[in-house]
Amino acid sequence: MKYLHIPYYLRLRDSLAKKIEDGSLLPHSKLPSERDLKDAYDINRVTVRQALMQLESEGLIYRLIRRGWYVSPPRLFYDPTQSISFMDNVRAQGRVPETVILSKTEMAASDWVNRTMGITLGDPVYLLRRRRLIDGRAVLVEHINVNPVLCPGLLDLPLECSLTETLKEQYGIEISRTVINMYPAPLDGTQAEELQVVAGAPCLYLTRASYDQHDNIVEFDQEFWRHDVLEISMEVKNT
Amino acid sequence: MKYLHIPYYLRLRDSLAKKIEDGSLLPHSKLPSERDLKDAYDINRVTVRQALMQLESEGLIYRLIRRGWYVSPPRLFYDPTQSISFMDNVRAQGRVPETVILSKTEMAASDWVNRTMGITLGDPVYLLRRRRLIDGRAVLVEHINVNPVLCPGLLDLPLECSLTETLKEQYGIEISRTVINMYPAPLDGTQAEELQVVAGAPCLYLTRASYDQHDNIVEFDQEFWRHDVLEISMEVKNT
DNA sequence: CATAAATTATGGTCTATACCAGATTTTAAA
DNA sequence: TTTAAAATCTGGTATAGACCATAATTTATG
Repeated sequence: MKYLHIPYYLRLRDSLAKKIEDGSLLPHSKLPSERDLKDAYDINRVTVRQALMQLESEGLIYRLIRRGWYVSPPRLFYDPTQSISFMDNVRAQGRVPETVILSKTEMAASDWVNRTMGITLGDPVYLLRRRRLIDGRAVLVEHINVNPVLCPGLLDLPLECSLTETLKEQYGIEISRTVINMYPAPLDGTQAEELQVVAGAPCLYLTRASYDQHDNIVEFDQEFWRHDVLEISMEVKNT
Repeated sequence: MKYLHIPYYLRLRDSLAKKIEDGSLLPHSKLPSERDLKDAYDINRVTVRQALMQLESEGLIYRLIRRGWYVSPPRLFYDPTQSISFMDNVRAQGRVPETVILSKTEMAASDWVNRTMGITLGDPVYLLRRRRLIDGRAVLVEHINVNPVLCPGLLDLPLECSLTETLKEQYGIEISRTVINMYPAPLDGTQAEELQVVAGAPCLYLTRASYDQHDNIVEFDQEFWRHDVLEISMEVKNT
């Protein structure tokens, strides 16, 4: 029978996780400061940080830079096989969505855009960057590349809402299929700042290529989700 | 113009990431020891560990407990909307799969099994636990719960292969639909050990409920994937 | 030569401390 | 009372070092 020593940092992790689980620490509530935890548990602050970072990596808590640690809200269900918009999906789950336009520009297609969307190198491409919030908390930064040939003047339209709807109503474009890829990746400086997290923080990186009824690639999205936000959920029928 | 100081740990991260990217550090190759890196870069070992853990969280490297740090292989594409088996999927991507049966038992249905699969509390349920490896590296631990009423004697059959195939060939069971959920979670002691990672290490936790042609729930899988293994990929057609 | 014991290597955990940069609160001045 | 300045708080980064437990290598013994 092996002697089972539980590291202090995992004990603190467990202790805090229990409070979160039993509801004594509610979503978005602030945790005691690192120094307070250090005193309360009589362990070193580095050990406290280890526990906090463990909980963070599990998605149970999140940090605001130099402003404390907070309990994460429940994950948002997201079904990639359904075409519900961010706004509608969030609302359907009793949460409050919000969208902030970070920038909208017409740029010259880079090598990457060329390879990804087939737009001729140097030709114009629209880049829309948005931040999405749930209950006031930034959870997603989107980089949306759109082919202007298929929807000229798009950037002059209101862009806080569902782009899919806009493409349909204003341009008669129906998205017939999408190709989605996702994996965990780090946030670089810019997106990290826009999500108010530390550079290098983990995100769920999701790309979505959207094709119209003629199988033209209309839109290529890069989505940088905070890693603690989503629970992917889907039903697959075998035919 | 703000002065941009890059933390030492991120500099080391970047330096190592570059070597991985440009191919001078190949998949599964061993990195220099922490103490060697400390000396080579003239920084503290804790700072080295911070860099290594950053790379680990990004999925670029993995650790073997007390045996060093290694470069991660490329991610495996996994399409949850297709019903290809682990073995076939891995092979199709030029990798070598392997399966190890950890245990197979007939147990009494717990509260959780009752809620999840509708099996009466205390009634028998098969639990099959397997470890899956890619190129000799453990990447997944599966807990597969199966309803014995629908496939009596299953545990006496060879279980290294695709369970879906076995259910079909031996019992005439066709999986008509599956419900899949996935989110990042920590590995607890047992699964961590079975994957040879530290307790609390992040995994992609995936559940799959499989229903037969009569909409009976036949099987409920819990899958604990190392977090650095998969790239989820899918094509969705809008009908 | 094979096996066992001893030594070294390696990552894992923990303490102590210091300094930094930005956020927040308190205090002082207008 | 409001605004600005100073002090404090908070997480972020880094050093130094110690000890631990297990894995790997080397040495000693039969």
